[in-house]
Amino acid sequence: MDAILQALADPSRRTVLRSLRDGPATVTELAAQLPIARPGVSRHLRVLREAGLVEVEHQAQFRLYRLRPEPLAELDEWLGDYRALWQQRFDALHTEVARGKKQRKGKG
Amino acid sequence: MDAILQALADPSRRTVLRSLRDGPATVTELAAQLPIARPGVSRHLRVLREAGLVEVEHQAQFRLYRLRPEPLAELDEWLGDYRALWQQRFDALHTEVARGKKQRKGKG
DNA sequence: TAGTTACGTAACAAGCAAGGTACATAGATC
DNA sequence: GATCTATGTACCTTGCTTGTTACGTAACTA
Repeated sequence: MDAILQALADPSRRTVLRSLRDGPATVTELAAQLPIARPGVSRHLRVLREAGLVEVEHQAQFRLYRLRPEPLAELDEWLGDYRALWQQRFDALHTEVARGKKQRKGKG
Repeated sequence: MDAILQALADPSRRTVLRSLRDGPATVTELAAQLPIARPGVSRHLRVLREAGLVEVEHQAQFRLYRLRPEPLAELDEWLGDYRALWQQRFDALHTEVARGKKQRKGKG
């Protein structure tokens, strides 16, 4: 949980994640979309990998980085502990639907 | 969005938020639950306040800090762009529901 | 008014994070 | 084997973050 939020706290890393939503990409491709040099992107990708948010596939001398959404589900679960608090303020009916979802996940 | 994730990245601040789920609290009360001194907690609360995650009520010489869940709803929306990705892996039917919500919110 | 309580902020030290440059490594190509 | 491409890492610098202590301020109490 700590590693996930730590990884998401950096805007460059969030940009990387958003790019990877469109599909896997190499470091060079990702660096082209950021205002920082490749070594910096490599570093960001390491943080993302250690947080489990991306995975690497070795393709010849390339590294294909792919999004791994599972940790975000963990963050979603964490958020769930607070979700009722803001949903109370917006839409009571909506809250019922959300609680149905929560029960299926069996959050503790 | 940046301020929210920045605020949540620190474990001490997440502890503060969790404490505030049980109801409003003073700085001294919050500091008692953390391994850091009151001035540090004051600083953390400032970050949380600037991110909109807490609000203060002046009660005599006390400051009553209260949780403000709205920014977490914003984070939830951000997560929504990724939610379909992990739900695909869990439950295809569920994904349909999520996409319905996304369309209604019209996130770009 | 003097003293106490609760709190914020200023000033300072220590640590970490993020960026860049230089370099090492692995695979493809010739 | 030499060279080019793609990438990771080491090293250095810089700036923010976090924590502490010292101090200033506002409100209650006597």
